[in-house]
Formats: sequence, C-alpha cells, structure tokens
Amino acid sequence: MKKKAAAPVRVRRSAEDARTAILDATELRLVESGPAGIRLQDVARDVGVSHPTILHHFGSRDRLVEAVITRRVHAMNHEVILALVGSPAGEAPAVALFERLFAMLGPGGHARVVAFLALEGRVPGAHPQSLMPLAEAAHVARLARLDPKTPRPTLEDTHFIVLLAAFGLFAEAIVGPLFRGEPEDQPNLETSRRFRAWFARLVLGQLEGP
Amino acid sequence: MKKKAAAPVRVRRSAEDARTAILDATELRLVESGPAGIRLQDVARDVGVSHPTILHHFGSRDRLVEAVITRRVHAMNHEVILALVGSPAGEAPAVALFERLFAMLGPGGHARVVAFLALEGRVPGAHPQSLMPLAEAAHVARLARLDPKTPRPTLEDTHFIVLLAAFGLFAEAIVGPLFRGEPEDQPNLETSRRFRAWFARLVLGQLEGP
DNA sequence: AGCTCTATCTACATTCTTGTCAACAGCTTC
DNA sequence: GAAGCTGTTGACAAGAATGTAGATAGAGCT
Repeated sequence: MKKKAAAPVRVRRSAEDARTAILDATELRLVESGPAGIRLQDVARDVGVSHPTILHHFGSRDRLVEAVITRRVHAMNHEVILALVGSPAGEAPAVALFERLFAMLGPGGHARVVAFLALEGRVPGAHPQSLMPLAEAAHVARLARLDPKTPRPTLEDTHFIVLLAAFGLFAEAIVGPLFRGEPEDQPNLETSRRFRAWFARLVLGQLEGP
Repeated sequence: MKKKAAAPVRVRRSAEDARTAILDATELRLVESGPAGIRLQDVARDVGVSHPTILHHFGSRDRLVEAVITRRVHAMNHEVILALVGSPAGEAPAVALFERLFAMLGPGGHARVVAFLALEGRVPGAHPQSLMPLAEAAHVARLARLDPKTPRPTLEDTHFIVLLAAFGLFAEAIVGPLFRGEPEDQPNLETSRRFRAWFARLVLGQLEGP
C-alpha cells in the first residue's frame, strides 16, 4: 500500500512568534530591495509558510511593509542613540564612534533603508529623523569645552557639522565604493576605513576650532 | 450612415524620434521611481502610444531600462565636467560651483538616479563613476597653489576631500530635508542654501589648508 | 496610382502578485 | 476525548505587467 503522500507536517507557532519570524524575513528583503521590492511570496518562501499566512497576520502587504519599516526605524534610532551616549570625548574615541556608527549604517544596512525611504518619499510623520535635537546637545557640549576667549559658534554652525557627519557616513555607506571606483562585490575596506578616520578627525576639528 | 467610429488618427514618427520620445518619458520615471519602478504601460501612456510600440523599438523592457540609464549617466557626466572646467578659483566661485553642482544633483535628479543605481547594485562596467581622475586633477592644482614652505599634502588627502565634497552634495540632495526634519513637500530652501555655502567654504578651506 | 517598408495598433497569451475563502489541524480547555 | 479557537493551507479570483502575432496604415519611392 502506498504511503499517504508525505504527511504535510504543519508547524503552528504562537501568533507573536509567527509575526516576528515574518518580520525578520521581511526585513532582509527591505534592506536588500527596499519597501517597493518586498514580495509576499518571497517572504513566505523564506519563512517557510504559505503567503496567505502572512496576510492572516498582517492583513495586507501594505500593513506588513508599514510594520517592518516601523520596527526597523525604531531599532535604528535606538542603536544610534546607544552609540552616541556611550562615547566619551577625545580624538581616538571619536574615530571609534565613527567606526561604530558606520558599522551600523553600512554593513548593518541602516543607510540603505534610510535611502530607500527617502527616495520613495516615505517619511512617516512618526519618524522625522531630524538631527536637530542631536545638534542642540552637541552644541551645549561644544560651548562648554571651548576656550571662553574665542568667539561663540552659532547653533547653526554646530547643526551643520552634525549634518555633515551624518551626510558623510550615509553617503560613504551608499556610494563610497562607487565613487572610489571599487567593484561592488569587493570594496576596498582599508581605503574606506582610512577615509572614515580622516573624516572623523575633520569633524572633530570643526567642533573644536572656532 | 454611421461614422467610422472615431478615426484612429495614427501619428507615425521616424524611428529615431520615437525612440527619443520614449526615452524622454522613461527618464522621468527613472528619476521618480528608479529602474525597478519603470513600467512599460506607464511610459506608453505618457508618450501617447501603445506599449507594444515601445517593445518594437527597444526589444524588451530590460533593454529600454539599459538605454535610458546609459543616456542619463552620459548626460550627467557631461554636465558635471562642464561645470567643473568652467569654474575659476576663489571662494565666491567655489560657492557658485557648489550651487551649480547641487542644482544638477538635487532638483535635476542626478543624485536620485545615482542612489537608485547604487542601491540596486547596477554599476555598468562602462560607468564606474570613480572620482579618482578628478582628485588627481584637483591635486595638481592644489599643489601648485600651496605655499612651497608648507608640507605637501598627499594625493589621498586630496582624494578624500573630493570624496567628501561629492558625499556632501549627494547626501544633501537625497536626505537633506529628511535629516533637517523638514517636510518633504516643502523643504527649507534657505537652510539648504546656507548649508551648501558653509560646506563649500569648508571644502575650500581643506584644500587651502595644510 | 501602386508598391514597399515599417511604425503602430488591437487582441491575446503568460506569468506574477495580491487578496479571498473554505477547509484543515495543532493547542488549550472543559 | 470532545469542543472551540485560531494558525495554516491549497485553490481560486482579479488585476497588472511583459511579451507575441497578425493586421493596419502612414510615408517615401517608382
């Protein structure tokens, strides 16, 4: 007698576990292809479920995309803040901080996600990503460390320096290898590292200078 | 007697005119949504033809995308080079040069195209976009204008400054409003302009300094 | 005018993607 | 162990997107 055609062993997770597994798989697609590149069937295959299961847990593709973006942006903000508050002053720590930030933005994929969101014009009101609060904090610290005899820099000056730091790390992650003429599949990690160190010292010099 | 159901006035262009019209419409979609967002039906509607006409002229969607990217990248390189060679030395011209470059990258959409290409990993071997030749030219000019008594900067230092300039303009165009917390639909043009001027002077200062 | 070339169109085929639905099957509870 | 809840699934529907095929119709040429 024939076997009953490979019993379809159905795994049944808790709703929360299923949602988490689906979000994890979706996040990979988000980093790789952006929100517009997410396909329910692909995600389903990655997780090992059928695509209606995803719809059951998230209602629609749009809501899934919204959920994964929200989770990712929250995680990114959290990691960036952690790195910033955990960094002491000084040149060597500044270089180390830039390394840490870059590791998150580049290899970690945060910069890609930000770029996709910016290009698609998806800026949920909930996540403005403004750097002004960071600039204000940096400005206070900057004034406190400056020689009282030197002229006081404006808040806008500090804001611009913070913006520049963010721009540099962001662009290095997205177009660094491209602008350096390195093949995408094997970028020159050493040149990239030296640029980041050079850049960190430049930014620090701007903050310490007049 | 009935009319013959609205005579389908068929416009017939030369093959070259048709290709150009199709590429023009495709280019708008490229800037707006990136290569992955180009739809034959949308382009056809924009041009006012049926989508098989596009396939007749370009063979396939892939070849259309390839053609529009090639044309756009060539145009971009051409414009950038024109702007660079037409710029004299000095602080005011440097600020003006940055304005001109930004006008092409931001409102002109070049930065968006570059970002899409970088994110999708489409870097045709034909267009490596390396800034090294530019850095070498800048290095020669830099050495010629430096005080002979000061230590000679390395080529890598000049390369990094050129990279930083490109990174700043690129990122300002892509994520400037986002990182400044401005609504996408009405960015603060004045703040953006001041940042670019501040940034141009910073870059110039790096080239002139030691 | 008649002929040829080919740009263009309508209609259709195929594949992909999201979404719906009814049924199935683990877990928990009684 | 029976019942209920719900996570899960296959089958199907509907629409969109690319690509194909044959017919049609401008434009140039003789």
